[in-house]
Amino acid sequence: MNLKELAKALSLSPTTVSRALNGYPEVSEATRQRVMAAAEKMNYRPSARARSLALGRTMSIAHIIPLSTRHEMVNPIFTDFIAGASEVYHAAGYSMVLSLASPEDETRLYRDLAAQRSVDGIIVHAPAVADKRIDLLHEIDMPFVVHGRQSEGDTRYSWVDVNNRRAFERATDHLIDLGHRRIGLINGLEHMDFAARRRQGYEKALKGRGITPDTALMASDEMTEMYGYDEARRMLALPDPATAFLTSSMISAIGVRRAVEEAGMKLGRDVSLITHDDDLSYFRNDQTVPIFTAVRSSVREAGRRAARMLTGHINGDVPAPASELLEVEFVLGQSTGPAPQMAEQTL
Amino acid sequence: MNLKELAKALSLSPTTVSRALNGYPEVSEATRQRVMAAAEKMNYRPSARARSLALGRTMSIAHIIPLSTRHEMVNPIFTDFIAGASEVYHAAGYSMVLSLASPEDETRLYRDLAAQRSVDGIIVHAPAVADKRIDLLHEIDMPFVVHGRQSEGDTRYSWVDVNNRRAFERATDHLIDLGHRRIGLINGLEHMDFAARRRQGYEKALKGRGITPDTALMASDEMTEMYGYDEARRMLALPDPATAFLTSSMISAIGVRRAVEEAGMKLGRDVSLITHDDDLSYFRNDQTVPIFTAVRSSVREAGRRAARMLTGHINGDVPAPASELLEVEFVLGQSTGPAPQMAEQTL
DNA sequence: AAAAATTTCCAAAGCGCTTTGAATGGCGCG
DNA sequence: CGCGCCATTCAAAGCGCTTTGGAAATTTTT
Repeated sequence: MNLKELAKALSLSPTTVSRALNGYPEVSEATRQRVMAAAEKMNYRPSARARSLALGRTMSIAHIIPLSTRHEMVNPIFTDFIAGASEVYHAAGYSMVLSLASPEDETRLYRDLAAQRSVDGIIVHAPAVADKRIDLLHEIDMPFVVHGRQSEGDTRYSWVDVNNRRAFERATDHLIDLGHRRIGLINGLEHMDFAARRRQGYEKALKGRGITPDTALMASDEMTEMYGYDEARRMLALPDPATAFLTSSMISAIGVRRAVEEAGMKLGRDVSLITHDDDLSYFRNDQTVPIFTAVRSSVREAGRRAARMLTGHINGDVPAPASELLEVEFVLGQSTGPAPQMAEQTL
Repeated sequence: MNLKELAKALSLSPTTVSRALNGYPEVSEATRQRVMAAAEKMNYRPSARARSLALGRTMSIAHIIPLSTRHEMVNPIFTDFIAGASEVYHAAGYSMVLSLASPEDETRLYRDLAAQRSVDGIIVHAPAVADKRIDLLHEIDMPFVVHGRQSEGDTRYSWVDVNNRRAFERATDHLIDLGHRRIGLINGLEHMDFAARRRQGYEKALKGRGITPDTALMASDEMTEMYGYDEARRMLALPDPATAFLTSSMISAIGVRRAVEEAGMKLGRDVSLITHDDDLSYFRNDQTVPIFTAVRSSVREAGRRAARMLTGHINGDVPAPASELLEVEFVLGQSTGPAPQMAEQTL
């Protein structure tokens, strides 16, 4: 069933039918009703391809999510981010096209999308500290919004980000307040901007309280459970061991907990832990007393906001370089407590 | 830059340029080279929309992932499934469009996709025991592959699935062999086909060894960490408590571990646990001695296979109702051990 | 009742590609 | 030298929609 057939069935011209369906005023209310009814009954939907060819817009948005180089991993936060974005697209009539790209063919992919004009806009995920994609996207003149920021280079682009530096500064401060001096940072890959900023916040807080950052207490890698476990084990076995940890994801935090318990200790009593919590649907950390003390920010909400910003750019409602900085919520849970106050020394 | 402009720049007709680019034989090798070079230099890519309008194929495939009704969750296994599928699409020149749909608007969404012809095929995720989408897809005559199966209704459709029943039967058998009699099943939502089959396997194994299934030892819900924790706690507090658990996901397994350790016991010594392991990239369970004893099947591989099957259907290489049943790998880890042999009674 | 102004509808062009059917040129052959 | 035969190239139609510029029908004005 296409426009022409529908028009014929109604003894009208395609022009009139098209206008009736798209709400133009040049068509009488009576025929509009007639057309709408027939379209509904005959289950007619305009062909998306033809429509977008005629209109010059595709009503679709690309999400390009980078595959982590080493292990071809894809971060589970994307599901929630995408779920949030999807709500907005759905409401606004957009559809979402997803590409996973390894760093090698990323550039090519962006150029293809631009040249083919197969999407109206792009959401950029997981920016590096200095991300070449941002310049590229400006060059190819495609509306885009970055989930995160870059610290170096161009600043004239749109982004939605969490205040990562502030979040980790607060978390570190809190641990210091509790008396901890040996605080391990189990961070994400630090060429990624979010991880670099978290590290900065961590170091700033330490220095602000007269503690010299110790490289033995800092780790940076893909945020898996095993990584959290391995690093926690290592830092607990140090001559001057860690008494507290900061992790960049709940998943690594779970690994830390495993290491702590395997060592016969208890989280919140013997060892403290604060994690960044993206509020993922399968990992809710929101019991009456949350499992982990955390700095929390909903990645799903970030998805919603990024999508709103981008659709706003596309239809001209939101002027081009916009930004939103989300502050984290500090959540006091069961995984923190006062540092084991010189326990050994008093013995 | 479009075809016409490129043709003009080359002093050729659009026809010839199109043929040169698409490898037709009616164009001399010399001009083909010339065209290709120019296209490359001028960064020309054919417009996907125009192309698909002319060809009647969109070169894109929809993944419709259901939002869990109650909590709007999206299962993290999708990231890995999609990563697998994406590899195949990428190689075959397809792109992937993603829709998250709540059960209410799912039917509408499928009909829209079909009527608009905006995709060439569909991957159906998370089928229910009797899934209305399968009949619907037959009705609208759209190539599709189901990730999973339905137990009731039509059987003439293509699917890729894990042998869930066999997997849980084996896992249960193993626990019984270790002397466990009180085995808790912490399952997914049992209106989902995969969960229903796992339960069947579990019950079959129990009955095969003369153990009557006890409803107090069975739970069915969204497979979150908290759910695993809550149910394990409950089952451990029973008058005749569970000594072993089966979980349908690593995430719930982590919750079980938390409950066990909080109760002052140790996994693999006091309480046993076997989990289904989808081999998610952020939750690798593959140390020299895996954390959890598990029945493992890579969901990423399932994604690859489903994608291959569907693209095969679309281009006619693979005849229509095809299927692949993947067997799980049994992985012996640290979370299982002999049942605490009548420990209390010998006291 | 004729002229003017609206309302309502339509034919045709165009979006950028592919593809059918026809035309052009170069070649060997008798 | 003129014929037919390939090898190349092209003009034009079509994919299904929107939209411009009119035309026809209806209503309002004088």
